[in-house]
Amino acid sequence: MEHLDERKTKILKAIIQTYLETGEPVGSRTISKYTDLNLSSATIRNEMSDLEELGYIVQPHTSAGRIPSDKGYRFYVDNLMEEKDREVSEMKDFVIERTEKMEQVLKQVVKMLATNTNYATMITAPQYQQGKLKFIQLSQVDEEQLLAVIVLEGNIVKNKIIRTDLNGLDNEHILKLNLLLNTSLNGLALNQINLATIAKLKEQAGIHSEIVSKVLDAIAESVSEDEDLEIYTSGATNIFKYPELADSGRAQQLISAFEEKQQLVSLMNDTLSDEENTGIQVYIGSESPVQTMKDCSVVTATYELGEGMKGTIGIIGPKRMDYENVMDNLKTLKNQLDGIFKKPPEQK
Amino acid sequence: MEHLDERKTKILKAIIQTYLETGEPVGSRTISKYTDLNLSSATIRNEMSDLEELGYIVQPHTSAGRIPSDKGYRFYVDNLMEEKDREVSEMKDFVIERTEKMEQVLKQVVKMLATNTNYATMITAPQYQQGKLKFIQLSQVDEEQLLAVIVLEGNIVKNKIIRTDLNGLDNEHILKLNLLLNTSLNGLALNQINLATIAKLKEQAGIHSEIVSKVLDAIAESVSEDEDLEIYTSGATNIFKYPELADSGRAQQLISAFEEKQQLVSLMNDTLSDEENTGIQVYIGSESPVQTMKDCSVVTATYELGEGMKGTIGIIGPKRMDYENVMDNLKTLKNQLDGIFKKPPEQK
DNA sequence: TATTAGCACTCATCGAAAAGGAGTGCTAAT
DNA sequence: ATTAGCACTCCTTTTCGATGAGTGCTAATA
Repeated sequence: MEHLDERKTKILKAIIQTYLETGEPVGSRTISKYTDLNLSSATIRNEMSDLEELGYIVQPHTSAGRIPSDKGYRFYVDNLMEEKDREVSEMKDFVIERTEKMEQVLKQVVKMLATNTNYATMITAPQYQQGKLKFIQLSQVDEEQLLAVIVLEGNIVKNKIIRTDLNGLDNEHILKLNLLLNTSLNGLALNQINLATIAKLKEQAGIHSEIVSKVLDAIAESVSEDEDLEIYTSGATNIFKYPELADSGRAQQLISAFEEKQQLVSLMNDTLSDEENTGIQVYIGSESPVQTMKDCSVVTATYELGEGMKGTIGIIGPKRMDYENVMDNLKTLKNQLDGIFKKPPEQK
Repeated sequence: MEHLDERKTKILKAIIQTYLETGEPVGSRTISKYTDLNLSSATIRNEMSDLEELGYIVQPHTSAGRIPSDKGYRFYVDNLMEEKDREVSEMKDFVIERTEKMEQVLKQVVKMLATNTNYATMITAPQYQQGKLKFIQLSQVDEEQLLAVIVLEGNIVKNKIIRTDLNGLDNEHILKLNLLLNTSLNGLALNQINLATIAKLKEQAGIHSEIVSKVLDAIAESVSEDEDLEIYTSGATNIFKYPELADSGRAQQLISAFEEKQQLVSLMNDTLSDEENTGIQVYIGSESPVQTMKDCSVVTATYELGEGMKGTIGIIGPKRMDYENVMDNLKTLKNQLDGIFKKPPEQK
């Protein structure tokens, strides 16, 4: 990448910042007054011409001001953005009420984030695959149905009805089975349950090995079944606030994407696999892995609920989004989430 | 209400039907050709003038055709609409996959309905208050937490973590508690659990009455907590298909309403309380209890999952929606839902 | 008396033309 | 190297007339 001299950098920064605020092409005269460079608009014009040639800014049409290109935004995010040393107090709105249902927490979080940022937000439930089993319980619900309750680390509770022939299975047997399941599986992560474990388990179960098998299936299923869909969104209608996204064609596509959620999932998965140092990623315009978001920017962060149970938070807004604020919010939130499920919440 | 002579009725019907199809104001000449009345456009014009005076149709502006007023639509829905004797086979798309998780079924249902009708749809989970308890189970998850699992009729499973001091509560006690809870409460509807029951229960629990109390709280809470929010929607973006709703102001409001869901809840509650003979209600325009829907029509139906557990299905579309098709769909769906959870689904 | 042909009138919509204005690029002067 | 000056571009807004669908009314007709 070409090196920009100091003056060009300053001008570029001024252009982008102004554009972030106004959303309108910014002209040379504006910059001439805005910066402390004390240069005439003519000089700025020359520099802008250069910057355009270098690909950092674009002219929507001949006689308009300039707007940042994706490359320009990228440069801004990577090099120009000021790390705001925000007061922690600024995050006061993030008072997450302590609830034991994770689902509730996630819903609250996206909602807050959407309110705070004025963008569309989403969050995925953590991947359970690496979550450790804490407790399993089978119980007989009626003549032909068993209920399997599975509790993972972080008090994530899943349950599944198992239909099976219960002949010859009395309470005592069930108690034994429960004991067996718990002693064998507790503390294991879901993806640690391998064939060896299963075989051993079945052996010990003796005549009830069939049921054990069904239970294991149930565990696998209940945990994976809607993994793809467990994504919560909020503030989708915020996109109407940004004219460049609000024209009905684009808006419709975006809102649809939010409703369907399928695309969001792939977006999120991308983030999870592609992790980086800070854990915060910024996709600007065409950088986004999802076609629908070509005109937006997407900022994502992963959070971790104990060992290996990772989820993703995402924010979708116009390319001229307030990256600083957004990344700041995400950072704080990430920390809060990392903590929230870990420590037992006695101290209320 | 004034009585319309046959000719006026025919003309009104023709106007409405044409408008339902085209969505554009319909003029006298169109009707003159459309109907088998063999009247000139001039005559139609006179009749239309009368119909307007009676309030059944409206002129968007002086030199335009007529469109139905809310009163007109109402008359159409009440008196003019033809009961299509639909083939059952037409409902082939409503193949609801048998799943034991109610949530999944509801999601599938709204989605299908949205696809089938091309309108925005919603469905509420049934009211649990009248659902009968089928099974309760307490289990100790770790040193200081109990897990209460509650199964209602129809295999609706709820659970709740209870934090409490577990000193002096060993496995045996828990077993006893479970037995006690089940014998006392099973078969009762949630709103049948009254003070007497509770008092008796506590007495029997002896020193553990405090825990019983917490359990009961947990039941109440887990059942009511998100009752208000358990509403599933689909096809919100369908509203973009109807120009009269798609202009960004209205669209935004509607989409927001769908995202927030709060308004939908009140809409649904309205239906539940206000029930009628057929169980299908039509709100046309300003008839809607929700301000946001003033420009739409809302059709709702209640379904019942066993005794007293009622939920609501709703469809939201433009006032010129295909009422026949919609009501037909709802009727079929209602029946299917009424049946689906009742019979044990062994026969797969 | 009910229907219809004829006609003037209204008004939304569309397109072309004109005005306005923001901003550029270039040239020549500093 | 910087800047003042100016012609030029092109988007946006406004204006204006043409178009056409549709009405309401009147007078003629069956």
